[in-house]
Amino acid sequence: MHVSYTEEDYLKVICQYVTNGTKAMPTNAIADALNTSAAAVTDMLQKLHEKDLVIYQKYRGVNISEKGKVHALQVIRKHLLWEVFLVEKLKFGWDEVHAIAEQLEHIQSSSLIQRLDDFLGNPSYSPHGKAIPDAHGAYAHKVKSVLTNMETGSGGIVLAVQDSTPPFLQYLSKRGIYLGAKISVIEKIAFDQSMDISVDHLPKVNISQKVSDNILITY
Amino acid sequence: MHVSYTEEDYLKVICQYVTNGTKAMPTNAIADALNTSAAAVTDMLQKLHEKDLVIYQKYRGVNISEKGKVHALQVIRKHLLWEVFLVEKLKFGWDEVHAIAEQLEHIQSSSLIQRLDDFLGNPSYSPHGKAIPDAHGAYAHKVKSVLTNMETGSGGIVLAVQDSTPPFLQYLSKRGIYLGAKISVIEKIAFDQSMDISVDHLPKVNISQKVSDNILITY
DNA sequence: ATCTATTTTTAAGTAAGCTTAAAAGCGGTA
DNA sequence: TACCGCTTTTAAGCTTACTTAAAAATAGAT
Repeated sequence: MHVSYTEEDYLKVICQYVTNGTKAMPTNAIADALNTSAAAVTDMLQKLHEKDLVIYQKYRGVNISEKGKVHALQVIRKHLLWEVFLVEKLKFGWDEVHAIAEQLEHIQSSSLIQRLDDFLGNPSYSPHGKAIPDAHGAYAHKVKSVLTNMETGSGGIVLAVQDSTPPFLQYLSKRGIYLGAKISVIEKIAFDQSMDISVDHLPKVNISQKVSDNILITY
Repeated sequence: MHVSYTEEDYLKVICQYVTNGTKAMPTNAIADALNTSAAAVTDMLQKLHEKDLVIYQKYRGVNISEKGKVHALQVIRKHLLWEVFLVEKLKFGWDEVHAIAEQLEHIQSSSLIQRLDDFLGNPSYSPHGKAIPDAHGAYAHKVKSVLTNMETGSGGIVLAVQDSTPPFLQYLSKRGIYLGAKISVIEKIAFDQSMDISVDHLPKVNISQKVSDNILITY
């Protein structure tokens, strides 16, 4: 099935939005991200839903489907690999490459991207420090530790959760914790094993051991 | 003024056709080259003529304008530089790169193409042996010799003519000789200084010294 | 010089993706 | 629970580039 240049842009922003949290992406957020009108977004979401690339219900925002995620991650992979090429090989500044990579990410050729990946030494991170998904959409993230075991003052990125039931995810969301969030351990409270942490430099929150046991941190 | 991806494709095939000879390009030839209908071509030619990118008269075929040529040569330059990149750096076979370069040639960023050119060592020829125009649309061709002075059995490419009056150009055209044509010297006839040559492996033709004096050959 | 086959253009209609304006739905407040 | 403001969807219409079918122009043969 063919996915157009424009459809790829929609999939990319939706994928990035919904994997940083559990909420569906609102129509207006897409319109803002793509500099287009809400009406155009609604049209496109209906089309993408027909193609099973997103999960969309009227007035309920949109989520990426498994099929859409596979496609979006490949576009993101291409974008980031081209950024590495532009910075490492062509000596662009890291701040100049985004607009060019926006174009290059739509070039269609799986052998091209394979060879480019090898040419660049199979990098795991872009010049901006973003993790690059591999050819199967997986990230090379290594687990540093369970949040519970981290020391006061140390920090890291939320890689995954071990409990992915909706109540837990909703709890995390309420606390501002999402995949990719930056967490630092402010204080570990001995008497109940809870900890105070800060998320993205926001005011500190307290989480119980039951919660921290289920959060995996990476570098 | 913006030139779309599709318009660039039209300019490219028209430029390549009309610089290999003096004839205007017929509508059907474009339709064949771009796998589209003659009606679509007519539409587009009228639009490109409005933009002064081509010179078009109904039923008379089309020629590239100076403005169109400048643009087309940059697209061709980008195509050929990307081909060099794909073969030299990514180790593609020379026969695999055309389709990918067709996409890459439309990426818009002058600094990208400058840096790519430098990264590749400012090549003058593509992996297929085609000359690459420089940033100003000029070719790095060096004159090998005047056709008259070439030896029996040797060959080369028509680079330029020293007499560019219409009667001479029409004569060349009638003999199948055009810029870029491959010529080999079959026999030099001593008594009148004429020579038998073959053009693109077609049956030999005889040309007088007055003619061969005006044809410049390159490698 | 005319006729015919081919090429080219016009005309009408399609699809993707966009626009603006109006209608409809949603959620928070009273 | 009814209202109000904001978000979202529908509706109508635009542009680009395409299609097919029919009309017009050209070029070559008689």
